[in-house]
Amino acid sequence: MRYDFNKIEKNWQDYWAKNETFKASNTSDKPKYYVLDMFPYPSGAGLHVGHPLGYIASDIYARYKRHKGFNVLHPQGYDSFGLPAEQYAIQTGQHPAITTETNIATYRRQLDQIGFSFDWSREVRTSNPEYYKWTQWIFIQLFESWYNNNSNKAEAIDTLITKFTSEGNTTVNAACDENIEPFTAEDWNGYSSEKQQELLLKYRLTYLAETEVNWCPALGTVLANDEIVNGVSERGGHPVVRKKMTQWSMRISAYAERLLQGLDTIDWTDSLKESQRNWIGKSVGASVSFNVIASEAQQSANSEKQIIDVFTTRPDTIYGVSFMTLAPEHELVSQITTADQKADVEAYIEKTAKRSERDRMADVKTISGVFTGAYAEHPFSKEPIPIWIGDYVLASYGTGAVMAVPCGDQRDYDFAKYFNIEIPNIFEDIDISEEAYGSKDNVKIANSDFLNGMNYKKATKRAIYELEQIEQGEGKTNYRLRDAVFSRQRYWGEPFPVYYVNGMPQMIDKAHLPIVLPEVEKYLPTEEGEPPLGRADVWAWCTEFNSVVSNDKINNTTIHPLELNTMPGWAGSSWYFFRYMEDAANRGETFASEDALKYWENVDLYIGGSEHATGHLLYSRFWVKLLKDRGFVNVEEPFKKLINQGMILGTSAFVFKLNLMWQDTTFHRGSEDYLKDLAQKLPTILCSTDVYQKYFSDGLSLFELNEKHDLPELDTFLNNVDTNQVDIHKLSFGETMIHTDVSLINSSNELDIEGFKNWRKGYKDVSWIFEDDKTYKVFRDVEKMSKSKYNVVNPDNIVADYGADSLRLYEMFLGPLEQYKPWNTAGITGVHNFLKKMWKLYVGENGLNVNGAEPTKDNLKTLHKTIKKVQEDIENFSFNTSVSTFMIAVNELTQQKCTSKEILQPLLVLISPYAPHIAEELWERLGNSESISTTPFPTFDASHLVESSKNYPISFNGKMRFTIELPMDMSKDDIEAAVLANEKTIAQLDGRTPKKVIVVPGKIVNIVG
RNA sequence: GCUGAAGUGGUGGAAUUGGUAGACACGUUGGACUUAAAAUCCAAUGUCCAUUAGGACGUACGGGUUCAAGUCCCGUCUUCAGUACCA
Repeated sequence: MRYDFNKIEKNWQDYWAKNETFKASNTSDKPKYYVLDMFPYPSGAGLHVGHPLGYIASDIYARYKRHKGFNVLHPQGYDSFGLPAEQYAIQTGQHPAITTETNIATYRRQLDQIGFSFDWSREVRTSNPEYYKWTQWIFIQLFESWYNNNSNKAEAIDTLITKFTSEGNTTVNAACDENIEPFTAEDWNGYSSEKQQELLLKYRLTYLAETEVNWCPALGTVLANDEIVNGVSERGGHPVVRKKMTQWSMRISAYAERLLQGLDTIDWTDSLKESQRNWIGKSVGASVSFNVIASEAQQSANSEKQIIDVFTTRPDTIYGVSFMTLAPEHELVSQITTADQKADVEAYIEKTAKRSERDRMADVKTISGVFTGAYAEHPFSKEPIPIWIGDYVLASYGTGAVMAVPCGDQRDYDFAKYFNIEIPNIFEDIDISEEAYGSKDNVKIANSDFLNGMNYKKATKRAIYELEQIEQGEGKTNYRLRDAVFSRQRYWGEPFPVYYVNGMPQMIDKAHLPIVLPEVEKYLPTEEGEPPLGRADVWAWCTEFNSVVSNDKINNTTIHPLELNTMPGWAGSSWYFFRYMEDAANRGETFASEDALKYWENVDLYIGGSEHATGHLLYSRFWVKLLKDRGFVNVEEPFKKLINQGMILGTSAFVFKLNLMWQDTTFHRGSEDYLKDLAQKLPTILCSTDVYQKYFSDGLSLFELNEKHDLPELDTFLNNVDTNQVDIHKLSFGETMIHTDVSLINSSNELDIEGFKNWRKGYKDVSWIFEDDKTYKVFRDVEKMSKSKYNVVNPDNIVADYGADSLRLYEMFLGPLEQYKPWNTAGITGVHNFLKKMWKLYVGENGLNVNGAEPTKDNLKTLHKTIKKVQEDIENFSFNTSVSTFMIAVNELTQQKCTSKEILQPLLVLISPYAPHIAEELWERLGNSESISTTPFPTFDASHLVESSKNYPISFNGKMRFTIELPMDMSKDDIEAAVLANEKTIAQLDGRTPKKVIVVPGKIVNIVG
């Protein structure tokens, strides 16, 4: 009976589906365990072998936990809103919903054939109205919440209104817009409803405001900070500019501190936590107010006193301030600039405004700035301080202004040096003639009045105290984390449940959700520059009938326009893990029932790519905290443990195409143009890698190459070279590497020539230079898998040729889960042979090899060391080493000719998480009628591993020479005596007396001397 | 620049607390079976020297601690990832 993996795998996949083997229950006596993968965006290209890596790892863990007696939730779904489907729609007119549906079908087919233990009954799709109904609902919750800094949590907006009605806003300590005017209860009650709404918007956790956004003209939409990489859009790499627009924003900054603190409570990698910490960017220091010294003109005009607020992490260096720098965009710049400096300042502002974000980032070395002509007054010394503007100060961080302390900050130092500004030294015994002293350690403050002689810690405390005394500053913590822009000018996303009355946003009542995405003719922005939803004809809200109606009915009394933006990609993915908790049957009334949320709590193990470190993983945490504060869920963090799987890279294959190369000495006369022309005419010659590399290192010329090989085209070519112009013997060659489809390469890197000729029609009649054995060897290099590099490997082919179990084992066998590693299909024969060998251990020519034979000591030892190792490996997510362990176990048991059911049956349970199909098949053949999936994991018994003797390595000065078999229970002294008496030891010592003998019982003996 | 991860045969990688470096595979070479191929099985395979016995070297590089270092410490280099005039 041969191992017919295709048939076996199909059978068991059908069995699991039919019996709903992996359907999770929300009521169980078993402890719960929730294993989640980051759900995929269903792209048109389908899966390549890199995609399932994380899914296989999580599936192994989920299956292992079932064997360990847990009630496991292991769901899967699709993040199905997104740009590619929309762009396809723009090009073809195909509705994104149809494209998405087709792609999902492909994904599902591909996933199913790998044999995952997903509970598909709980599938979610973010683009389904019954799903995004709840995304809209959460948006409304955010709108109806404000963040109370006193209770340190979000509260219902009603509680804020109550406060305003009775106390005004002066006693409210909220995370809100800056510069909100103070008002009393009387004021509030006297305000118009519109004025009240306007004010409330400044407190809501999602708010509509004119903000400076990242506008991507090529994509026609705004982008969040995490969607921009190196100054260009993450998708497509298009330029991004700053632009003021009215947009929905999420007040994530309210949660900055809790997002930071929460990191200490979860089991994520340090690098990931560090990314989030950097993104949140907490810095502790002080805010300081500097009064601007009014010019004579201002004094006579009796204008208001101007104040520049700055944030500093070094209030202790306040006496080192010798100038101030404002961002060119700072609002005070135009007011304080003197008439003399006006022209220079305006020119500078114009110059910097023209530079894109990217240019500014690329060029951080150039120092530039302009003096405004104005001065500020030092809060303590009352000395005048010149005010400059410079683009090294960013408008978007802190207050957009800095107090420059050149002796303590390198950028201030460089600026001061460049513009010849004074650099006062306020550090005791520190030389600042070459560079600033940026460290806080090992230094005492000097020349600083009341701070003299203090260290950083003391001086900081005192400076803040003194600033507070004169009411010109206070201790302050600043965060880099900005509020997240939540509007996108796209079609294929969640519509907002929002309509506008006189320009003020109104929420549609929860009872009328979902607001379903309207139909449009085209998926482009309108001619007027409105988002695609501006093309919808039926996109107005009727407050009488609570329904979406035709736009012509808009009367601004009962029927109002709806929001035209849609939500960003991260909206639907910020809460999907809760949706899975509910049985599909009970998903009507809530996003997940209280019981389900209480039972499953949060995700125990989350596996996905590291590219979501600052986007999805931060936004999800934010939304979960909001939902917790408002009493909808019970957990503070969504993902207890998180693992990033590394990417699987492709092993690209290249053929070398020869091209012409020359040096100056190649010319006799004439011009280089002749050679360039000649280069065009060189016949196409493909040279095998090893041959090429040998020729290249030998420095062979083209002429010599022609002599070695019989290449008629090259011969003709060389005969036609004008030898008056060119020294033909000095004509050399180089190579152009041409990507070749990896499916044309065999395991020895040999190219399938006929296949290549058919694949690349342009290369049908080229000249070939082969190896001595008449093969063509390609050059290989590791790159990211991509269609354009022809190195994509489709799992469908692997499953057809070797089976899902082989694919699963091989993906794990490649290396540590978290590491980047290259795929090489050739290696799969290793694990495939292992499965065949394992099959043979159980099934012989004439039926089962397994019987009731009493297990031998060796059998038991092999089994139990395998149990121990595999269990440890799974718990450490070291899946690659367990695959080796299985190989060793099967090799040993084959060697031992083991037929004992007592050994071979538990072995199947160990392998079942990794290769579930073959495990189920053999399990059934051993006479079991139930699926192996919930069979208890075998228990490790250490007594089987106890050895009576040890093969001691004997080393001399740390170098192992030979081994001696000695009893385990031998004493240290006896071991020493036995080793020294051994003839090999005597021969090794050659008459010398050892200085010292180290004996580590059970480990090693080392003889020094 | 800063932060994090890493550097081991021809290749992917193993070595859990310092204790036999290179497990397990791929590839390569040789052999068996076969008319032949595939499949399967057996053997060898870190480098260098040596007919053998054996020896020297060897975990990016340079030092150090130790009876003993891939593993610990100090310094240097390289690669990858993230991030950046963050005041």
